[in-house]
Amino acid sequence: MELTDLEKIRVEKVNRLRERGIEPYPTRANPTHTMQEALTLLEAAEKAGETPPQNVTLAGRIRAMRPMGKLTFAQVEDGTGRLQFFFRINEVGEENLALLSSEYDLGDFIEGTGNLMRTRTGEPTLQVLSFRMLAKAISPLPAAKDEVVDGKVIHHAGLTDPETRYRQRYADLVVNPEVRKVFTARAAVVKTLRNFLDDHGFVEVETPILQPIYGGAAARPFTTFHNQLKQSLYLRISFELYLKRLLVGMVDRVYEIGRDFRNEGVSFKHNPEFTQLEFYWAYADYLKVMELTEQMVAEVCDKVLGTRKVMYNGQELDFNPPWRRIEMRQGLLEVVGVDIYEHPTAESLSAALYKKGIEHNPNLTRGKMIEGLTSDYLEPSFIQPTFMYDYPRDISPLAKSKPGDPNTVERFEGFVGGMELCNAFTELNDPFDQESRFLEMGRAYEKEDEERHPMDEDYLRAMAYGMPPNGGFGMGVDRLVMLLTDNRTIREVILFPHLREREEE
RNA sequence: GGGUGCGUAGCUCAAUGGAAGAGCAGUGGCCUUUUAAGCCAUUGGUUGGGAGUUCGAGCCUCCCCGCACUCACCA
Repeated sequence: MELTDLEKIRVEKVNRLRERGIEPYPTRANPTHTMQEALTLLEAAEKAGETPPQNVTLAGRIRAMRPMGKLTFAQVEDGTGRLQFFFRINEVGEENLALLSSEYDLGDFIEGTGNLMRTRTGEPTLQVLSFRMLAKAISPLPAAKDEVVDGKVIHHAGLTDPETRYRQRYADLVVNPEVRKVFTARAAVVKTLRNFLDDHGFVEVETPILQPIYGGAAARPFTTFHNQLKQSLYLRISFELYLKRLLVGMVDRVYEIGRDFRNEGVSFKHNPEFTQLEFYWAYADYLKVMELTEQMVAEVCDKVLGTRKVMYNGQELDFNPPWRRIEMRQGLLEVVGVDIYEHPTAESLSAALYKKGIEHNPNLTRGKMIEGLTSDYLEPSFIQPTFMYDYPRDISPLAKSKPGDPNTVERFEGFVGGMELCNAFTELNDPFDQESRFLEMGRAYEKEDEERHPMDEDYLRAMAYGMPPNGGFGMGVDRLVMLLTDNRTIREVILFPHLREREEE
């Protein structure tokens, strides 16, 4: 470990403590209360007109120190909050006060025993009778104070450089308390999703992350290798094909919350690994799934934020059901002026687009072309929660066709803040239709294109046993957390986002 | 992968091609109720790395590394 000058000074303090027989990293801490508990006790005692709690022991990290000669104030913080410690020469003695000033630094963990009180200014305070080091911090926390320039106060956050914040998330969490709030909100989101689905009779399962055949989405996978079995394996790109096997096995309502891995570009809304929620619901269809989605997201808003009106990127989002619903065909007709149903082939659609002067890649399939149109002309305008429904068949190989319309499938995607949040369909359960969809996909992609949907024979075998009609759903949990915490980049809601490896000296 | 921008002390930021600075943190003092405490003094730099142009480079040129934004890609 390479030490800076500031760190060398702190190592010296460790050595001096040990020379005095004081262990700077004792094995145990013995707090009697958390900071929050202590504050609550103090307030309760005051309300009841009783003496505040005496002889309590509190532990935490020193975040501020104000030495004033024969007394010192410190702000000490644990995960529940901060409380002021008050060291006075009268109680702790001259020697200990000198020890505090010479060997204790910002960032150190300290334990203090004493009496709860309030100072003259009303600050809740532990009047310390005795204290000890719990853990010496060697590296100074990246905390900065504010600067006064030409009479103006310039506020500096403790740590703002995004690279350092993500690479040293531990330091970010210490000095930027709002970051901790994002991740407690994230935990509440996941918990609420679980509770909601549990309450609706869904069973949570865990399916393979290492898969011999990847599928369920169009994405390039990460590849790995099992040494003893001498077998190539892929990190899953979705849970879909395994969860639907469970419908065959009579698990009628099933869900999984876990990590997907996609070997693709990173962006403000893409991380190579991300948290996905998928559920499958026997005897339901995409309309029922739409309704359940609205209820589920509203419940998350209620439980996590206490409101369904959420500020995101300067705009108020209203998550009250029902969401806006737009048929893809109608949406494109209004904005692009082309009725996709009148153009059942890529050639015909391309010609119509040229006629309208709409830029597009004519070499794509019909579905891919339409997809390009929706992402360019429709999605960015879906700020309020919006379902777009009824998608082209050739980009939806696992979705069931609309009755009487083989070119269109019963599928919807939910958009919020101009960003895709979820994707769902009435699931295809006809094994022969499914087989031909896999074959179609195989033809649509080049052999070496890893997005090519590989044929999954076992999935077809499962379906051949009979799969109940069902509706399925997938949602990017990270994106939901972005929306609810007003973050415009996915890195802010992932504790340790992927960054390029950096050469260490 | 392409384009644009950024990288200076532990943190946040200054510095016409001409002596590398400030605030906070740190260190040494003063200070018995502070609240971003205050006052006095003071340490700290391979200006991301390398090469070049120049009498002289933090600043200009080239290469490399990393990050940000953006485009492409992306069920």
